[in-house]
Amino acid sequence: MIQIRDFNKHENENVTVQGWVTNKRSSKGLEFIILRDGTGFAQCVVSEEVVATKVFADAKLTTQETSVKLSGKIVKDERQIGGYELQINDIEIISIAESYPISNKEHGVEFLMDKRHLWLRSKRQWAIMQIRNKIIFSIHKFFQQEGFVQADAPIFTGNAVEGTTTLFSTEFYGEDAYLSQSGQLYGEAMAMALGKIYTFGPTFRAEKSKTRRHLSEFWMIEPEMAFYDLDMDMDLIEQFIKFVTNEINETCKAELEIIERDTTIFSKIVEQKFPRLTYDHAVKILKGEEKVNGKTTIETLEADLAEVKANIEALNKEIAEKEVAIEAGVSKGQRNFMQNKIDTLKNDIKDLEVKAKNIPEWLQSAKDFTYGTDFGGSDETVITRMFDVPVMVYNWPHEIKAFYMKRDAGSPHLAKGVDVLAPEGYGEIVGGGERETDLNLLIEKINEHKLPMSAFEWYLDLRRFGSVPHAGFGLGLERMVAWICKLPHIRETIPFPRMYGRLLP
RNA sequence: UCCUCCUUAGCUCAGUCGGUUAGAGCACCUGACUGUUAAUCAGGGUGUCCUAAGUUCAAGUCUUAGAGGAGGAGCCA
Repeated sequence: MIQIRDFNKHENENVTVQGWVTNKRSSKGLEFIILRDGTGFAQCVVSEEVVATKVFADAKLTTQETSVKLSGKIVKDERQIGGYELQINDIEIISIAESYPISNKEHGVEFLMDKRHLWLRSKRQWAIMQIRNKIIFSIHKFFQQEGFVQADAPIFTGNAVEGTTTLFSTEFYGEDAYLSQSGQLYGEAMAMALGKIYTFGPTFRAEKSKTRRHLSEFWMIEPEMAFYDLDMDMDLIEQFIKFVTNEINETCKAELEIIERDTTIFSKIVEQKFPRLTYDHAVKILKGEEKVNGKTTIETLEADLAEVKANIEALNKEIAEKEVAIEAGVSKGQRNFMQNKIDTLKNDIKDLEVKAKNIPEWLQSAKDFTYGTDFGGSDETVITRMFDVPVMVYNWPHEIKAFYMKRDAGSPHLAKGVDVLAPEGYGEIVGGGERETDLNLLIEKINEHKLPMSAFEWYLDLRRFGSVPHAGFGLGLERMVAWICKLPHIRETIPFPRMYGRLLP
């Protein structure tokens, strides 16, 4: 028994594979079965001339998602996705599938989410899960190579890190408890014991967010390093993102091709230095007061808008031409094809029109930006639009950052935090910074944030007993997957997403 | 919590100014074709128009309320 992944090692050999029929095409005397086995997809051909009558009849019986065991010879064929196909001489049906709900055609989001347990079988979802796995693996690889120890934070916690409103509350042997929204504080404790650590675990946020960027349950990686300052932290983040991007680019070529990811950006990320902007600097760029590569945000976005409008016009023209052609009379097949194409173009226009409507709003919001506040989603899009690679924004007004962020000794109104904004409109994928070491400042901050001091006594101990400079960051795994795969929505980055209104399947 | 949009066949959607019997593609079935890549071609029928109330001679279409969904704001990774 071999796997589709290993077809290239068995050219011209007779082998047996088992899997599921994911699609089937037929022609006189020929059946083309596209088989999937979890490791890949391969075309398997049954020829009536070659096989026993029973074998050909069985091949005809198979339906989409029928499980089968196939025997035959592996033959090189450049036209196939993996480069090989199986010429079948025997078939054993394991279980005939009843009418399968997910066809090879278009489906809506709600339908597919309700069928998520089956949707995962489709090629695109398979590729995304393979990439997710490789991302997880390369994250571990990077930190382990760099001498980090994986050390996990608890999931049940007795206190909120940054206020209680966003947590899922539960009960722990009669006491009020919450599901962890971050392992940050525990990470600091573990770094004081082990030097350099990283946590890798689930995180829970109870915000009723319904957006393409939010999950209620997601996986977060939080490294924490003793004797690190903000600059060292930023160096590490950049090195880390470059490493993971490069690993995926090199080891997931087939998967990236299936999801049609434009990979030219990956080499730029590996080669170019990530811009590091202070918050003040980022605000100037955002408001169009400073040029990047000779252009302001205003000029760039106005050019984008003109391009979008030109695209809409071009698509409308294409639709009109096709409609004229249909009026004039064409064969039924051509008419269907054109009608389908028109529908696709109309959807494209809808997307572009949303964009055309958004751009002026983004510009206005950028111009009106108030210094001292946090960037909104559109502000992040505008800033990252100016660069090809992730952008690091550091030295934030301390009021908008968490209580544990270190104040800048030179400019006390600033906190030494850093946000990494991914390009292509994906926004914040990493948030981190250097941690406050001054015991009195921390106490002051905990009071300011109205957090219960008793719950933080253990945390303050870290400053009482051999306090050292330290820093770390948090990476949202699903946001990383979404960006690497350039997915329109975070719900496709995790096998069974949990979000507001979605608890099943 | 707030704003905008959506709900019509198994799926994706169209349905004009409120007007006759509710439309298409796909899926499915039958047939044709010896190499298909979402194969193609011919034929075959499918409806609680989300629910309730209202306006009207007449409601898929208009009004109100409700349910479900999508996108966004806030918040964040």
